[in-house]
Amino acid sequence: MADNSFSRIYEVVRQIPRGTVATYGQVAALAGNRRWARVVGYALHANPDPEGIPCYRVVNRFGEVSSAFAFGGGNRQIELLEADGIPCPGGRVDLSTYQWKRAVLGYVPDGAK
DNA sequence: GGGGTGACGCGTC
DNA sequence: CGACGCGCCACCC
Repeated sequence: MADNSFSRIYEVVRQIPRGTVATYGQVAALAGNRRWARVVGYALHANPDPEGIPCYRVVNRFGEVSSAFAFGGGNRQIELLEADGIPCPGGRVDLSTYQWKRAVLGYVPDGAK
C-alpha cells in the first residue's frame, strides 16, 4: 500500500477526525517529513479518492482553503467544512480551535535530530 | 536521466 | 499575515 509517500499522505488525511482540520505541513509531519508540504499538496491534487480522502479538511498554515481547490470552487470547500461544524469566516478557519492537535503536541521536527 | 512545476513552509523585509 | 525569495521533495514529460 504505502509504496510511496503519496499513499502515506492519504492515510494521514484520511485519519483527520470530523470537525477538525489539519495543515499541509502538519500532514507532512505526521506522514514522516515536514518537508513534504509541497508533496502533500501534490498528493491531494492527485486525490484519487475524494470520497475517502477529505482533502477539504486540509488547509494551509494560515487555516485558509487553497485557491486551486479542485472540487468545483474554493467556496465548495467552505461549505463542506461548515457541514463538519467548522465555521470559516472569510474562507478561513480558526486553527487555534479547530486544528487537529492529535500529534502536533508530540511530533519532532526533522531538524530536531 | 535531466529539467520544469507545484493544493507549501519559513525566514526576512 | 501585507510581499518576496529560497529550500525541500515527488511527479510528469
